[in-house]
Amino acid sequence: MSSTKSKKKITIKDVAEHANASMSTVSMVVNNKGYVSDEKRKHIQKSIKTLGYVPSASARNLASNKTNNIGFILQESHFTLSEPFYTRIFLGAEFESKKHNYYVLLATVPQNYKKGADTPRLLKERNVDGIIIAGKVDLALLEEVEESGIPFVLVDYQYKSIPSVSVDNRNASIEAIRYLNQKGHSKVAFLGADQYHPSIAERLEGYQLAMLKEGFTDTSRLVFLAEDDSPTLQTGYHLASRLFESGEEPTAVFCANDAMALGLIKYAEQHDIIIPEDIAVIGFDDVDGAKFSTPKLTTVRVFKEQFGELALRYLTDIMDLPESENAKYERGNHMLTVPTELVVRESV
Amino acid sequence: MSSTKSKKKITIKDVAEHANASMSTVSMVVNNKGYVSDEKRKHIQKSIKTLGYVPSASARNLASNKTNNIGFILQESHFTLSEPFYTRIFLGAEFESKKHNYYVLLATVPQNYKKGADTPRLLKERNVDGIIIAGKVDLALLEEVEESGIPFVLVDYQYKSIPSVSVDNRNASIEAIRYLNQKGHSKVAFLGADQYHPSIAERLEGYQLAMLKEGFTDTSRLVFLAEDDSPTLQTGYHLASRLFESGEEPTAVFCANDAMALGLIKYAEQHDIIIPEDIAVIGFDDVDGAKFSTPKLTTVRVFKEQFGELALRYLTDIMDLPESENAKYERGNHMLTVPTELVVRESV
DNA sequence: GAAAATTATAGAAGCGCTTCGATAAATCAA
DNA sequence: TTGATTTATCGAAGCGCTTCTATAATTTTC
Repeated sequence: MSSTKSKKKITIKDVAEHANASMSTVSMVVNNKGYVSDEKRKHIQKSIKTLGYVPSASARNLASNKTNNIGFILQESHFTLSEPFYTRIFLGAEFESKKHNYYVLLATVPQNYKKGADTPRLLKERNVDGIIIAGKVDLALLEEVEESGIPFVLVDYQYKSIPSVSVDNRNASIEAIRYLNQKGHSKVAFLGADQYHPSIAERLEGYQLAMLKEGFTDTSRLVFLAEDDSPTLQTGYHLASRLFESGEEPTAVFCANDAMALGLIKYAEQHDIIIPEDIAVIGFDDVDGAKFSTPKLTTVRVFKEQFGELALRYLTDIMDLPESENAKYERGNHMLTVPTELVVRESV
Repeated sequence: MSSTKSKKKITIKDVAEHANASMSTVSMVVNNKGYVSDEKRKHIQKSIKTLGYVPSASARNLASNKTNNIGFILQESHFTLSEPFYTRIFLGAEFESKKHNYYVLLATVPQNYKKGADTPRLLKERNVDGIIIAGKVDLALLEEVEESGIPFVLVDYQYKSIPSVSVDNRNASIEAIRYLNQKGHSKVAFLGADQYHPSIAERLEGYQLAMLKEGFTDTSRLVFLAEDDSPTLQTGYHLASRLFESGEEPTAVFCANDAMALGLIKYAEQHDIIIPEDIAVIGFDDVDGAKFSTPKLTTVRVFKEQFGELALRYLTDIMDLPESENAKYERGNHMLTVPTELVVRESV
């Protein structure tokens, strides 16, 4: 009488009975594989619906020897950056994961990683079928993941021939410089930081290539690098002071990312330097703040969510590969690139 | 001969055989329950170690009818805020989850949530044993989670008597105002936004209480609210203009959060208003940016990671409760509070 | 038009664990 | 002493699936 509404859990067996089929046939319908007649399939699908059947992930995983999880590993400091760049990539991966029926587990690792002690639990417990590593991480982590044999891809980072998804930094940078040229700027400076980060290195490379085309064979005095610092607003501010005190007087600056561009803008604001009249500036990333600065920042937009989506899709592609074909990714065409877009606002 | 180093998976059975025990005894050791003699336990632990045994999560979950997962649900816009407030809370929960042997699955929901269509997959598939809901969310979501019967707690949000973990906004605000008073400020204004957010409402309340003590019975002309806006830098900037054009001339402002305080600082900077000389300002949250503003922002620090840790601990406490005692949380003492700390910098 | 291949379905083994008795020895209560 | 408890261990059932095998019916092949 007491309405103990403890809805008994509906299992595949219940569905089988209700639809007058065998468990295996129901399983085939659910997983969309094998041979099932249209009639039976319809029947079963109807039963699933009326009973409200939802497969048990654990049972499924146990039987099929998969985990249904994908790991997303990144440096903690990258995740808590005030610019949610990686957060967006994560969200993109999360979004795409639904289509592939995976859950994504997030794990953060310290900047200088020690094998064993810092090993993410999902790796230790082998609780993932694949791994996405986002941003620059310690090589020790890369090694450890490699040793685990779990398929993985890098996003916004590259190392040797590990499959990766990256922004086409070089071409985007060339395009940015070209835009500056079109607007009449030929003497353009470069603001960068941690030169060991592949992305920044590539942006610098693109810059140099484009400058070369304009006849600047030696850009060394126009390149301002904070080699040991992260590319943050503070770094940008600091480099701005070096730039403006250098006496070089370029008419434009190409910043390795928006944070630094924003730092430069802040410096300019405080030193009565008018942007874009006195100096034009262009950033990279298109962060939220780029819309709210004064002047609003012209920048190269990176599609962060798409980035994550692509990474996940790439990973599942690799995972679905039969062992034998895995070699395919051991060489050759292992780098995917996501497009960018120049967003023209007010700073040029 | 080819070194196919396919390490066969070690199961509980292997451990049992190696340790000369039964599977059930091994299970008891692993889960630290039941009766096992010291001698046998030592033996088994040794075998586990030498064999490198790691229990299979799926098998475990299937057998024990748990998922080993905890869901962390929040509004997408909160997660991608440039201030990683919720990200930090999430990380805190994630950190604590390791101790309890849970994985935390993140799910974001849209601002105005529609049951069914927007239902997070983890809820639909019942793939979690408990749920943390962070920040303000649509009530429809709350209802749906409630209906699911899955234990849950709110963090940085409250609704009716749902167990929650919150900042002690009222007292922290009172303390902040008191500090301002000590520094000689009696006429202090309040900058707020979305008044329907409990936290902001409480901060306003604390402010009013404290002002009352100072003899201000009517603070209405000192309270500046952007009722329909989120408490962002832009909102703060906008409210600052209203404040400075109001002719009220308070000597200090208490902002409902740092973002708005930073907006006000930006406004002041652009209008030659000197902080703290012309007006003192105090924020709330202690975001990263508070350290980098000029002047550096004096604010009320919220321990975000701790916040998440506490939420997770609270949730697992509730989950561990036998059904019969669940009623305990239906009333009474269902709200936990995390402490704050006044961080004195330069803006007062 | 017989053998081979394809389509369709069912049954049962088994994934790796937890947990429920069963059994027995050791300890306690009186 | 004797029955009741507590401690210790094991065997086996079973969690809800997937997947392999078996068996037919149907279609293809030449």
